[in-house]
Amino acid sequence: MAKIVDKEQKRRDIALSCKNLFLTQGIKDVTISQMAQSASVGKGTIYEYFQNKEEVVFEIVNILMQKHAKKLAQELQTLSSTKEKIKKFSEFFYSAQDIELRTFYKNFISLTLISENREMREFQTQSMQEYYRWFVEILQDGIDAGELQKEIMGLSLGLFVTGKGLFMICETTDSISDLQEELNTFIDNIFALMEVKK
Amino acid sequence: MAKIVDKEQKRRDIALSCKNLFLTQGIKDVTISQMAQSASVGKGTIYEYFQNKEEVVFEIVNILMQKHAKKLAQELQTLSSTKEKIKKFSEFFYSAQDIELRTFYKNFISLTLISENREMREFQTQSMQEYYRWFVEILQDGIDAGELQKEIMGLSLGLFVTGKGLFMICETTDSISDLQEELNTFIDNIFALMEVKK
Amino acid sequence: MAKIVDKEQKRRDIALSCKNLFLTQGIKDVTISQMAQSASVGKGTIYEYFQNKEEVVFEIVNILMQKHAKKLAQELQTLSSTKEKIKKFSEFFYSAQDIELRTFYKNFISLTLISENREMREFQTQSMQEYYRWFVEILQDGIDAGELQKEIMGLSLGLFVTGKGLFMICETTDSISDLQEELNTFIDNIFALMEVKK
Amino acid sequence: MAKIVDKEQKRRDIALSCKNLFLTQGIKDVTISQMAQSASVGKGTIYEYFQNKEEVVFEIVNILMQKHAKKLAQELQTLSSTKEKIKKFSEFFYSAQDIELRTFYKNFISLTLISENREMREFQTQSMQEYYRWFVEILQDGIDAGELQKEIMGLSLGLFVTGKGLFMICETTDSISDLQEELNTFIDNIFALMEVKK
DNA sequence: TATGAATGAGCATTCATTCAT
DNA sequence: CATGAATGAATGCTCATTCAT
Repeated sequence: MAKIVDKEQKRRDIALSCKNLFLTQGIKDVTISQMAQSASVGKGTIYEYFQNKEEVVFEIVNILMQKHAKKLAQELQTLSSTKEKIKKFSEFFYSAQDIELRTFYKNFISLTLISENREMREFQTQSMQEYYRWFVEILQDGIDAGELQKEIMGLSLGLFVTGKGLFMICETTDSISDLQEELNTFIDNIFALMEVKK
Repeated sequence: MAKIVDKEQKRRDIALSCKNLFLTQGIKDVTISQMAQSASVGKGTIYEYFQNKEEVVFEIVNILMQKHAKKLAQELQTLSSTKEKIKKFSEFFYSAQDIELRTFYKNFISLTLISENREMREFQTQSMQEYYRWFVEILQDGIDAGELQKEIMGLSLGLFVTGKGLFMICETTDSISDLQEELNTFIDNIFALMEVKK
Repeated sequence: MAKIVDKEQKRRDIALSCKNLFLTQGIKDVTISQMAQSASVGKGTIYEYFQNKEEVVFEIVNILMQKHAKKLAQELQTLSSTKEKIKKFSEFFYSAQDIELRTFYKNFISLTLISENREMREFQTQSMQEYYRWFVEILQDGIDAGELQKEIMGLSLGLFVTGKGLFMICETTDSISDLQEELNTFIDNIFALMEVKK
Repeated sequence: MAKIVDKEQKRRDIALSCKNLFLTQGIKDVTISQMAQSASVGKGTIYEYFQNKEEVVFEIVNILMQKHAKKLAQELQTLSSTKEKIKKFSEFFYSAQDIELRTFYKNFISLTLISENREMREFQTQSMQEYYRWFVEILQDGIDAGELQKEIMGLSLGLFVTGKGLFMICETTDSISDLQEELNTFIDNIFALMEVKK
């Protein structure tokens, strides 16, 4: 049992030690050799812990996502209004703190779009569903608290998706200059419609 | 005198003759040799008309996009209600007719996300802005016709982005089983809120 | 007859119009396409007048050599002392005026060393012999005029070769900082030995 | 643990196993594939030990030069007269034993003339200076021994360069039929002038 | 005579992966 | 368990040359 824990820990260590390499060189330009060097292990050792480069990237995304979810959960607890919670939720797409995760996330999306890798797709599915459940929960709490009209649930998926959509446009075009503002304005407008007038 | 050739036309011909190759084999697995064979020209000829493989994909996307825009314009003219127009607009993301274009589009997004290629980014920017202007115009017409409340303009970018967001989720996860239904339901719900009650 | 003259003239025109291209880009990096463009003719036309790139370089060297020989002959006439004539002779290897020729000459030597091209070798032979005859003539005149001891004729080939040898060392090493000074000092020292003391 | 290999030795082994290939085919016509085959290693292995083809040639020249210097040092020790030493020195340019080295040397000069490669130039510089110091030492010993007039030192660079110059002319023209005789005659003539008459 | 579109042989180079130690 | 030397398949791209017009 102890061995297994060690293996998983080493896996994480290797992955994280490659993180900056990926960020500086660009994922597709990093070679296994460089990764081995960066992790201070032999090339063969990389193959003991991972099938290929994709899996290392995958592991990093995994770790960063977990960190982010934990942090988000903490921050959400400090907020009371639903609107603020939703805004906090979408900070992922622009906050300076999440820039590393976002870079990997972007690359990960790019990979998932064209790769057949089942695991990657399953990870994306699971993680997306988890976040969506969370998002819906927040909205439901807002309804239960009498803050929002119950009709907002019919828009939940659309709203959830807006951040991702704007993010994609940011990353593939030069159309959006201030993603944060764009997202917040949209949320304000939606809430202006859906908030229960007291 | 040397042979006279319509360079633009030949460029298109070569690109289109590679289309099915890309669709069957997957873009990144197609070699220049295969492309040359498919277009019945020499490898060197490919390079007379394109700088590299990416550019051929680019040209195909271009052609298919133009076709799609033309077709969309025609179809929109036959529709009168704003809701129907918006739904038609989002058919791009699921209609069986656009499946080829969608496949290239997906690959193109994947490339744009990780490549530094300026042209690709500029193309995406221009094309996205064009479509967005079009989308806003439809909404504005709806307002002018007294169909929609003018407040919908504050949501325009968010709405525009919903189709793309859902599409991305479809293409990277197994969460959405029926994109068409999901999109139409969302549009119905939004319109239920924003339509002018008569 | 007129036609032939035209052909030779056009050959020269094409070659000279490529001169700067070669000097800026480096001979081995210039393509036939660029040469054709630079000469404002079609690629096929280059092949009407030359067998290959080497021949164009060859033609340029030829033209520049002829110019140089003509200029040298004129300048030698203005000089009276044998030592000055010999010094003038070796100016080829360092004078700022001959820098273009020297660049081509250097490339030409590089080509000749590894190519089997008979014509190039013959040209080098002929041109070298011509200059050597000239060099010997100057020395002989010096002897006849009572300036030099007749024993200098036994050193003629060695002396003739010194400029070329120093030039080669300049072009392949960082050992010689001032070729001009080095050459002149050597000539002075030799003449100090071989001049007839009056 | 992984296989332990003497990298320096293997580098030499690979280089030398390509020597005959280069001599028979001509350096620029040898492909990496052929070199790999000749060394009984994979193509990739060549690149583990060398950056490119040039570097292999470089290594061979290096090895042959070292051998030659060692042999020359031994042979010089057996000679007593300065003239004989100088003649031995210049045997490099014509002796049948050095034909391999000379072929590589010629190609190496050709490469150095047109390449920007710093290392090659530095190697040429260092090696040329080493030989020149040696040459000067021999002359100085001759002076010290009362064999030569001290004025010969003013001609040292010119004399040193004569062999190289004649060699270049041999290799680029058909003017010199017997390099050995030409060189020896020149040396005899110079010594006739510079020897101390007893 | 002039052209330039078409060609495709030819090659260096990379790098993920293996496996003997 | 760990390693890193060895590998060779795999591919994009160049450019001199040709030849139909």
